[in-house]
Amino acid sequence: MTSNRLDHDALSDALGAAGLRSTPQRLAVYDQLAAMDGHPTAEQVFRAVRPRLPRISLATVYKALEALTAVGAVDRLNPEAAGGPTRYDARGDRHYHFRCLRTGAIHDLPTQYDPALIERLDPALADDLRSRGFQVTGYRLELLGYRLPGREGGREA
Amino acid sequence: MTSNRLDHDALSDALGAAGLRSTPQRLAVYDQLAAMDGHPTAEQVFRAVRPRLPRISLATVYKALEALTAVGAVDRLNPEAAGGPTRYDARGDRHYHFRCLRTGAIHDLPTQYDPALIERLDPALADDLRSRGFQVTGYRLELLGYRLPGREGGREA
DNA sequence: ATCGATGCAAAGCGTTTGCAGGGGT
DNA sequence: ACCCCTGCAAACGCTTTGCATCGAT
Repeated sequence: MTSNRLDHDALSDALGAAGLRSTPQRLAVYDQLAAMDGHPTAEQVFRAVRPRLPRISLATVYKALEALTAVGAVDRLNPEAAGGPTRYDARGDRHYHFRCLRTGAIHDLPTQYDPALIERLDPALADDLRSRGFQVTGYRLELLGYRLPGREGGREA
Repeated sequence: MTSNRLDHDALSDALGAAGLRSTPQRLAVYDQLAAMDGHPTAEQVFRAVRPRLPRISLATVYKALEALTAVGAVDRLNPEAAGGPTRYDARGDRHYHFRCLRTGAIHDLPTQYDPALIERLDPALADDLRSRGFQVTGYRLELLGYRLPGREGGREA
């Protein structure tokens, strides 16, 4: 799940192209997120980078995650419950998620993102959307259900 | 978008079956939500029901929405941005959503929910999930993009 | 009489913001 | 010299919770 991980040069370029600066904090936050299993919260990333950057603040982590999200290096996963913390994903490749309705854990699914999904799914819908002025740039697919107990060995969110 | 709207008897039954009580507040919140265009926030539902139930509190609206969600009469839509308010959907039929990345508005898409979507999309994935102990009970598909300006006539969220 | 639901107020939590100081270009 | 970024603290917005009261069984 950490394939396509960006190196510092690529990340700096991406930030620069968006008018944002490459800083040690942003690089560290990205590295940390990419190195962590599952989909940590901002707080978890904060605690994990602290050993390396003892003076970093939680606000900076939030701002870094925002910048990284803005340049597409990081993906933001909606909280499953209102009030729950947002989870972040250092996405190399796009993929689907499975959300366990019992534990809230989010699992990556080894699936390719399909740019033509809407066409395949419902060609009439795709036409209808175009004619109604909707320009579709992507989608989010999340499978919901339950992971059977006794096999929690996977990477939890 | 208000097809399959539940009547009070059906709703009372559903609540009762879950060990929850049918109350005027819950019925009113449901009716109000089902009558509103788009996907209002808890606050918007609160303001809309107030004329009918002047003494209702925002907390009760939240609790009612939670109860209605628990019995499947209402669907909760994740906030697009962290910190943004959750939006609610009195779902009769399941459908997809289109989320405008510029305005955050959520539009209903006139599409049938396809219980066999995963099979159609990727049979190998479906097998893989089963073998790994994931029991899929549903999914959430959200199209992302931009609605071209000048045609905001639809029901906004 | 019991037990969940209501309504009010207050707390809680994740996130954002204001602002002074700092550092790279 | 400029401007963005950092870090701290305080503020913010949405949601939940504590608790006394209410109402239906």
